[in-house]
Amino acid sequence: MAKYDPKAVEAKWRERWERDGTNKVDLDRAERPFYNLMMFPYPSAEGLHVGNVFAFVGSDIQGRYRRLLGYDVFEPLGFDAFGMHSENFALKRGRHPAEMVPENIAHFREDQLKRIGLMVDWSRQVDTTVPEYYRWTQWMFVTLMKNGFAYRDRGQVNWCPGCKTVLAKEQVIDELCERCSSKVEKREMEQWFFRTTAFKDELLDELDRMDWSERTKTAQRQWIGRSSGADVSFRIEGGPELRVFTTRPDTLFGATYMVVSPEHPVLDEITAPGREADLAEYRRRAASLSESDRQDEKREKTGVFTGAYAVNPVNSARIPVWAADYVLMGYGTGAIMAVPAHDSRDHEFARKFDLPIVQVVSAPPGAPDVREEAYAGEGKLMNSGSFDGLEAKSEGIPAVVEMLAREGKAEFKTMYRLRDWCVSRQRYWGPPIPVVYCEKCGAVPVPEKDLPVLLPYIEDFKPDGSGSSPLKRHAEFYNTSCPECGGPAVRETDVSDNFLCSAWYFYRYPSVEFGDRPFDAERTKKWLPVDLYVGGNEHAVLHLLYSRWLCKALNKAGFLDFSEPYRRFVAHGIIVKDGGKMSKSKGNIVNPDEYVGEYGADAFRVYLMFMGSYLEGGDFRDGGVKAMKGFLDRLVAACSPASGPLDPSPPAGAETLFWLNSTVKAVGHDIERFSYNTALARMMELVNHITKHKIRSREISSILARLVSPFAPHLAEELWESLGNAGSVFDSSWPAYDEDMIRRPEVEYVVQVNGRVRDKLTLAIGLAPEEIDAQVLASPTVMKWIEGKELVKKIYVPDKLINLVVK
RNA sequence: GCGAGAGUGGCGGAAUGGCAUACGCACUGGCCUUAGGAGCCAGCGGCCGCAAGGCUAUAGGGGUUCAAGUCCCCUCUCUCGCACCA
Repeated sequence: MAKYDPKAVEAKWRERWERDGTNKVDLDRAERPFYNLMMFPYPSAEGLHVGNVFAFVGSDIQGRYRRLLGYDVFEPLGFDAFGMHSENFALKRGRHPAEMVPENIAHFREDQLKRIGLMVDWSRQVDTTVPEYYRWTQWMFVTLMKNGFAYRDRGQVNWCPGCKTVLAKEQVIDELCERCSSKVEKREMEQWFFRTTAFKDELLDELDRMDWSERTKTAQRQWIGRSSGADVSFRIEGGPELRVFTTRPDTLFGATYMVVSPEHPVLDEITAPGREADLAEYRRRAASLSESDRQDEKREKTGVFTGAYAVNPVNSARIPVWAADYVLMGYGTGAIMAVPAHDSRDHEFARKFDLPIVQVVSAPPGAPDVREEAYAGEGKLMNSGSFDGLEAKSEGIPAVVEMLAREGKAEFKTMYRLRDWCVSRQRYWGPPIPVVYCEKCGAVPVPEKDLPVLLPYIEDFKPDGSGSSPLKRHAEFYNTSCPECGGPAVRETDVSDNFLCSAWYFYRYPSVEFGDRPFDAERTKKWLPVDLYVGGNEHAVLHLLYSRWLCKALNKAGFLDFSEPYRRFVAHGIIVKDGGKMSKSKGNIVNPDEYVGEYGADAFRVYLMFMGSYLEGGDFRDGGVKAMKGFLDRLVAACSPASGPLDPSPPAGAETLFWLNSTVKAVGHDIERFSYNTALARMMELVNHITKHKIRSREISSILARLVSPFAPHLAEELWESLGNAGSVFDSSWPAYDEDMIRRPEVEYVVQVNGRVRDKLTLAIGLAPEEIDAQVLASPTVMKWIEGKELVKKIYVPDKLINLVVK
């Protein structure tokens, strides 16, 4: 090929791919299906972010590589365009999201995504905001409802008094409203919930067997937050039983007081006469505190004595009951037994209010006194009656619980942090929740034949402060008739959480043409679960957990025959600029279009993959893209017939064959482990080698075109064509390598004396130790170091190294 | 606080327990050029040395090993996740 002009080359191949349908795969005839999924973007008005490009290119490389290996690769992409982002941005611009979103999508796809050369079949694009899509999002809701996975309950929402609206959790930053910086309050409202807790154990246990990064798994484990312990009942003098959850029932003898959450209803029953005013005051103050204030660890503990006493079931000790906001109503039973000697929070509280601290687990010598600091480690029980001497956790826990269980005062219990998923959003820009409320029939799901419930185009989509969706103001939407009894009814006016749209989108891609079902059974059987899912770890919990959960629910309901949606998930890293996060305020946002325009998409792709680790993230430097353009220029110059005739016979030199074969091996291996930077470094070495030795080889050129094709697809196509090949390079195959060529007849032995490199000898491979010795001992350099010393030991590493140990 | 990951030249970063610093950037010198924000060649961790060579160096300290950036223990620093979760 002639002088490499990325602009012309890339435009040419963009058109060619589109014309020939190069990126399409026959979904029904594919014999070796490989579903290569990347997390679909939210099409922001700001345009594609360099982080998106980084993520997509890394995924695209896998898709293209797999295709060259002979797989039928399906690589779709779409747009996640419902939600707060779009709605708020439209509000800010004084425009309507229904107008802005299609514009943004068109810009993303036509001007940006198509330019970076992804192997995407755009005929299968998904857009979550079109009725053809959200009809099935609503179908998911209805299906979940019919199968007992959805229910209605009161729940807390974030309320912004400034904007007079409900905010999503993501819009609340440090307890302040993202838009007006007012302090966000909690409000109780009727909400729809999905029973994510129905599969809490499956969601947790299956993680152990999953091919995900440890980082991602840990995030999910923490979110589900399973902990095992016991429920213990304490009797309150003259009052009811008070149940607590504890992970350390072995420390019961050290429980010197109890604490209940200020929201706990039992307070109304147990507060002693004369204490009511203090309690009421404390509870009012606690209610007014924001969650972050309340959970601020640096904040001093507060609390108030209820005047009530409880009886410790193990030793009948009379212990006071306090109310304090360090105990949360939302976890466990909302009440705890406090063991200040062995829990740092209880310890802090006990010190502040001068409550007794009783040590019941022996600490190792040298540990601080429990009056100074709580001891949470291992040890033997003490001050615990007949349990003294037992190993606290391993022996004490079962012994204490079993004793109390016989009296019906305790049972083993497992606690979770995971909560059911609140899916109601009192906003406009989302799929209306497909439910009708009838006085006679209650909450009725909209029949499938009536889906979708269309989101009406309304001008006043701004939230008004009523706490309801703007849709509630529209009688023509709001008023309807009951699908069951035909009587007057009203529609649910909330829309569903954006995460519902994205929890199932990958089922839709292979089935987009089916207008009468969310996903086709045959297609799903063939293409799912997803073979490889690549995306950001910021979705480690919410999106990935919700989509796993939905898969299990659909499986239980009989719609899927598998229960995990992704065979493999790989989290890519985050790009920073000059060592820091990119942000508008720092003004260090990288605009991909500028680089693509100046150096070409291929150079930009190659730079993003070269600048650092794909899995850990990298540091974007301005000069880098240009340097990669230089590499591509050198590659073209070394490989192209236009820069001089290529030798048609295979390269002859053993050294060149070694480089060629070891590069092919290493590049494939590196792509498989997502080590793109080293794969590129290997290719650079090969290019350097053939440039330096002025090797002009058709075979090497053809191999290099294929090696670089996942990274620089346009350039690879051009090079491939210029070498006289018909058709796309992606319809060829990944080059093979010959292991024999990687084995050289002679290798450089490292000779160490006492572990330090003293000489290097070129020796034939496969030499016996005696033969090596003869050569090594003949070296004057080596002799200098062992002369006059006693040779104690010789270590041989075949074809690599010999270490002489001398004294 | 708990959990996960990381710390290597001026910079981005390489190294299945076996030659630390691959590859690239920046820099320095040279060639070519009317010119260079182009191209090519060479050098490039630190210290000593004309050189040959030697010593030293992977956050700090200890250990295992013939051999440690890599494995183990302690300390420090940074990033991410969870966080008054009993």
